Amino acid sequence: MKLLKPWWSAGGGLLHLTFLLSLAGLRVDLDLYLLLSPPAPLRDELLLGCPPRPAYALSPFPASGGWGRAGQLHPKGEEPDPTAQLESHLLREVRALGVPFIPRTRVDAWLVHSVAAGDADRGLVGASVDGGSQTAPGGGGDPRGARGSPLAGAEEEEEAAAEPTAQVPDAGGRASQENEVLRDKSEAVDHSSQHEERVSAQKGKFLPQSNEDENRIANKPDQEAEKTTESRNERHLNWTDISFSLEDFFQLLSSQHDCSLEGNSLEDIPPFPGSVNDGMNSSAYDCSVNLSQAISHDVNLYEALLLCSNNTFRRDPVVRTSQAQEPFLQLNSHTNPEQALPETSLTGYLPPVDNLMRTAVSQDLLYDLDANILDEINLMSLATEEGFDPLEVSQLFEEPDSDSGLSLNSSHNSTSSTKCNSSHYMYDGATGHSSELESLSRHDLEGAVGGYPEPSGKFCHVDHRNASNFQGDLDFQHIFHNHTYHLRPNAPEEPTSESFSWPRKSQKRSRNLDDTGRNLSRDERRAKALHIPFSVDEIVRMPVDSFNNMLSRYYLTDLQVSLIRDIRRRGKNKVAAQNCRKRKLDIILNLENDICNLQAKKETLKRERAQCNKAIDLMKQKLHNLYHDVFSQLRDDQGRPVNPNHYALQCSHDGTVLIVPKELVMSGHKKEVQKGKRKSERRN
DNA sequence: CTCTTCTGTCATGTG
DNA sequence: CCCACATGACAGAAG
Repeated sequence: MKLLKPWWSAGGGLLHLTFLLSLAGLRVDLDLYLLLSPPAPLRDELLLGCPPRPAYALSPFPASGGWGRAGQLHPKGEEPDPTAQLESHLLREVRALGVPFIPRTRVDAWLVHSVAAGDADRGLVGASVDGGSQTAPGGGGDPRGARGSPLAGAEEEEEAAAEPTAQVPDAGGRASQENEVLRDKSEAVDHSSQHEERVSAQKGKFLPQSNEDENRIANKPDQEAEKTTESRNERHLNWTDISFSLEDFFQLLSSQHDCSLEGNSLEDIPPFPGSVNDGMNSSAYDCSVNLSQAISHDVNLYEALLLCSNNTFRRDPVVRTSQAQEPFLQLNSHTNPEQALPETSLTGYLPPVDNLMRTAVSQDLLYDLDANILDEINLMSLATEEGFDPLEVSQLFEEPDSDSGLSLNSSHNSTSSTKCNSSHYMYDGATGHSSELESLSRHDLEGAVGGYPEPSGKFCHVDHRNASNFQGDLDFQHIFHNHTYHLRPNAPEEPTSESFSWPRKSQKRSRNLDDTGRNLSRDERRAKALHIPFSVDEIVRMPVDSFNNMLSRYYLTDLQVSLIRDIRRRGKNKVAAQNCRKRKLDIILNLENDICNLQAKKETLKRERAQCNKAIDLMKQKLHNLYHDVFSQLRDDQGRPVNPNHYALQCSHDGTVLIVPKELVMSGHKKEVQKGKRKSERRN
């Protein structure tokens, strides 16, 4: 039964197999309704073989390992292997029956359409029955549509654009759950063409070389792709589809055969599901993709349980009802919202054998996940539910400028599974200074992560939200595929787990750039990581009233509120510090200018003083000369020269000049001085 | 490697 | 008491 695990986990693979076994003559309990005469398409296909199909050269499995299709010519001249022989045998059995298979029940319809969708995923026109969409009562509309949170950023919009049109799970949820795989595959081609273009542009080398149909569809405009989907839906249940399904059964069996031959146990299957729209040939990856999705599905069921009581930041009650689905939506971009259905609702509509198988396999899978892992999932879900991007945050907190002082290299060198540990050290690294938020982050997040040393690598994919957002996703996918599967010959050298190198400093720095190429500040990166729906600039510059109004208007978590307040405080203080420094600088500059001005003024005054002194000296000299000239020409009554030491010249008020003896001049001067003193005394 | 400068941040004071 | 702002002090990055 281990063989069946992946197939059951693939969301109905057991049905494939049981139907296949029924074709091989084994008893199964499926509702198979046989008609008397086979339609021509099926007969032709069975007799003439399948139309040419891509060689799936990109298949991680050897092309000779059974991935060739029943009735298909081996394009490279490879000899049919035992699987092909089995296929031939089954073909003969079907021919012996000579009757077509008509789906009459929902299981059969799903069976046909899931397989047809698998073909559609490979670019072939196939049926796309949508059991989930056919019966969608009480779904309350698009659960994604309810996510009208303002916190949903552009990334979410991108996600929404890349995700298939959400279909409301029916009450039973059987078809919806079982259709997840096929819908992922088929609708990814239709609705995610944009994303696929993006991804394929980056990793075009991973696209199947010969899968022209898929490439063509992936490159179609959305309208054209949707048109294809419509036509596909219209043609569901036609006979050609059934032929495809038969064909696909052979392929599935052969691929399963290869899976077992490859020794790919459940644990060996890459936990990172190659997103069905990631450019990988989903057909060629049926085994891995489906199994991975199955793992994701189980994980998300757990998350749904773990998160059912968690509160988030959306106030809309309608939205809150879908909160349990939200983490799932964000955690797995490759899955559909319907996958978040409660397990009970899914199993309730399954046949008993399916229930048993499902339970067994789910337990097998889940028992591999120890409690720590589940705790981590819960943590990641908590973070993701709040729009938390783990990869983004891990980048953020890996940064060398992080206050945590954690070394990126030290973290990365610790173990090869550090990709998963990112969820650990990123929170640890989130702690910067001793701000409230950071201490809170450290406490909460570390506590949530727990101290277990090595989170299981199986859950790396839980960190994956949107492959379109992060090239690293592609790298991860490469890793997990390549170390498991054979490399395609002549394929470009792809990074392996050994050759993988963590983003260099420059690369990480480039990720810190915003849309305009500006380097994001730490707060900006933190706000982005927590998906705070406001820019740092807004938070800082917003008036107090608006700020408080904003905090009350939006349903924000404590972490977000704390971060917003810290951002505002730091931003305000930063501006204040800048203003303060600018002011201080201005003051210093002004003082320096004052000093210069005063020094210049002082020099001017000095020069003026010197000039005045010179003038005074000149005047004194002139007066002295004049004095001597006058006395040299004066004569007393006897005609003798007047001695200037004994006499002085005194000017009277009327302009006359008198020659007065110096004694009189001195006494008169004293009297005038005394008079002046008296006058001043009287005034006082 | 050391020093200086710039910048962000915190703690504290002030209005 | 709360808040915004100012400012000294400190640490880290960068030249």
